[in-house]
Amino acid sequence: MPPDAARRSDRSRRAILVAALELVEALGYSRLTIEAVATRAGVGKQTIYRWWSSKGPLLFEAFVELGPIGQYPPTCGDLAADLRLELRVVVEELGERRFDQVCRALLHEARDDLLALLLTPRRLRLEERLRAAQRVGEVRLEVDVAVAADLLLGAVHQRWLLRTEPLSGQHADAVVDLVLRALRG
Amino acid sequence: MPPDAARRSDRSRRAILVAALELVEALGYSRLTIEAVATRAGVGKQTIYRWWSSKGPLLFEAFVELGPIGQYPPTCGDLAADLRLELRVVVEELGERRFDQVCRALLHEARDDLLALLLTPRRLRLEERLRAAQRVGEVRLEVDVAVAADLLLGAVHQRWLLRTEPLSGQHADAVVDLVLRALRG
Amino acid sequence: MPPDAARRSDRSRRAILVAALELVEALGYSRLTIEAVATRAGVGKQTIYRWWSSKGPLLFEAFVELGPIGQYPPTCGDLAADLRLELRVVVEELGERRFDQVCRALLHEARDDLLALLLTPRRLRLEERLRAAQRVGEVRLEVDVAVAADLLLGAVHQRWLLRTEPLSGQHADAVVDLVLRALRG
Amino acid sequence: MPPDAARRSDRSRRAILVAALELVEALGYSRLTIEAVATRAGVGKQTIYRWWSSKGPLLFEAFVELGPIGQYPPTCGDLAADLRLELRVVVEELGERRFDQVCRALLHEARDDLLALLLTPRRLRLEERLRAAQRVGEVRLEVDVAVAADLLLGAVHQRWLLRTEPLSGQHADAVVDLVLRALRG
DNA sequence: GTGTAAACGAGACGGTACGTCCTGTCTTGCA
DNA sequence: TGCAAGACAGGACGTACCGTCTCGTTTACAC
Repeated sequence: MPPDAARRSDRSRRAILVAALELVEALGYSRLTIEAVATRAGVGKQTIYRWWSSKGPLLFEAFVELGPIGQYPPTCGDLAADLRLELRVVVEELGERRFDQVCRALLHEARDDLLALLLTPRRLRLEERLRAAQRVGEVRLEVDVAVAADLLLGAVHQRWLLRTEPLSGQHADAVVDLVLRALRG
Repeated sequence: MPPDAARRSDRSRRAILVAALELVEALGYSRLTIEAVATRAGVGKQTIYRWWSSKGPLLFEAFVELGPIGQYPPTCGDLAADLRLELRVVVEELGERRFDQVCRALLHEARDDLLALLLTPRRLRLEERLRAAQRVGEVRLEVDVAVAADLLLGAVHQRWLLRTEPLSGQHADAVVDLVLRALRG
Repeated sequence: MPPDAARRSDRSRRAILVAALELVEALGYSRLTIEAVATRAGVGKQTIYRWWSSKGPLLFEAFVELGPIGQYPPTCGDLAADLRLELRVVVEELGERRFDQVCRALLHEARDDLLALLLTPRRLRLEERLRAAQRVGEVRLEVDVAVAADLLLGAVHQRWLLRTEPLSGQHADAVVDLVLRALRG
Repeated sequence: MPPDAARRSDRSRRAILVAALELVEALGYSRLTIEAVATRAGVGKQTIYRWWSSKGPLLFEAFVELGPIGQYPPTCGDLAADLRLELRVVVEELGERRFDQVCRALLHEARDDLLALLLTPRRLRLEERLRAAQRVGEVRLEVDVAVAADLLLGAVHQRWLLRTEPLSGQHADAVVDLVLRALRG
């Protein structure tokens, strides 16, 4: 029988999500076990398996629901300022332990779908801002905004991923400045 | 006492590296087990644990030693052509299952040091080429070549990482074209 | 938390005991492994470790439950005949491979408590018979029946233990005859 | 090639025997490992395997060479006194940890031959004393001295083996008294 | 004295079994 | 009757020793 969502205990569901988030923050992804989540949530293991197929989707849902994503700064009219602010928020977010752990978790479990989902909102905003800039002539029309977004986000994600050098606002600014030269008419 | 490297059996060492590489290619990282490597290599488990602490460093060494890294295309004088070729090789490499799996393995095990090591040679070549271009005036002197490399590699790694869209030579070319606009005087 | 005996699977428990007994008979104690028991019983190793601490107690329980102890020959009125019969049964029992192996197992694991438990029923019968003989004047009242039982059983166990000479009914008879001379008024 | 006993290092041999005895006393038989003996003796494992086939014979030799066997009390003319003294020495010996451990070791390894060898000297003395008593008419000629020795030693070994009650001189005396009644004319 | 052959210390090797941990499924009993 | 509790089969983990097998290094006899 498929689980009957109507009868689902919201109490248990929330306890599980909270426990998962706390544990992934404390232990990192690979040391996180379903058993530990169940125990900490005061829940039977079956109750987890009934509703989630594995650690990945569980953490994803936990993060979407409870995670500290939120910050969408308002855009002003200045393209450079807007992009800089946008990237700096990305940098901040990646610096948070929970976000970091969940992203790496999804990454490894080949749940790239979920990871992409997690990162999509920012990318969409970025692309939208670039298209707006195209409409007012600040960005050339021939520019593929998807590629432009790859440059902006990729450069930052690159450093996060490899930890070659610490993420910083300065780096994000440098990235924006360089990319803007490529986009302008 | 630490193991005595002088008495190490090269026969066993190579058998282990080969087996590890074959298995990670066949099964992917998470389904790879030390036991399976030992069995396939005809080796005791202890002989693996004696010399490697975990799957990550084992795969790394296997890849460095036996992996198909090699390709360093000769540079011609044309900056655009050189960068395009360089990025296309990167794309190819990431498309190989073994390379892909090993990178994700290191990533997950937080062996960013090893992952960076794996990716460093290409980055160095890229930066070197950019510096050469600066010397002949093809790239502005104010450009931070490290940031430029972040743009070029980050954009490609981004797609590899998220699998949002398949890696392709066209995309790499588009990235190069866009970045070149930012670099030129 | 201690295992919850109420939820214990009797199916698994019996399969384990049967497998243990078959294997100890086939291989002897020292070549018996928990892994082999688990495999033959179609059971996870943990299910064995959950309920038994080691091979010794496992075999003991197996033997008590499934072993061919049973034989308690009826006593006739003749003291000499009764003691002879009793010792001959002991000799027979010690001659059985399973009993032999289990006893030596317990001995080695210093589980003398269990070994004594295994041998106790016979000793109690023997002492009881001697006390009855004391009541009818066939055995002097000053005799310590515990010591008398030590003589009877000890002499037989001695040979079993050291394998100096094969156990035999004749030897048992000789022991009884000699001891009777010491007991009679 | 068989090992060349002429070149055998007496230094190593003694170090091994000493280490074996110390370790079996400290750990008991089953927790004693060849590796530990080698390490403690400052000797390569191969040097042990070259000269002994397993733990059993090693411990046996160690015990025969270094063990505290020795005590053979002089006999006086009194049969009862002589037997009592003899058994009391046996009791004392079995009470020593090293002797106890080595006996149980040999017992379990089915090296009953070695165990019997260890216990034989006392049995021979006992049988000899009984035969002497037969010659002077203190013991009936029909008595099988081997069976008589089984009674005497068996009763004591019985308690040692099962640890049902602590070994004691009193018990040994009671055994002697009872057996003497069976032996006398 | 020197040469050579064995025993030696050290310890890596292929294995086996250990006892623990966790997975994902199944079962029981309480609320 | 839904859920906590947790037993279950399975299987990988990392460790401990096994007994065998080189490695150089003494050591001691034969020349």
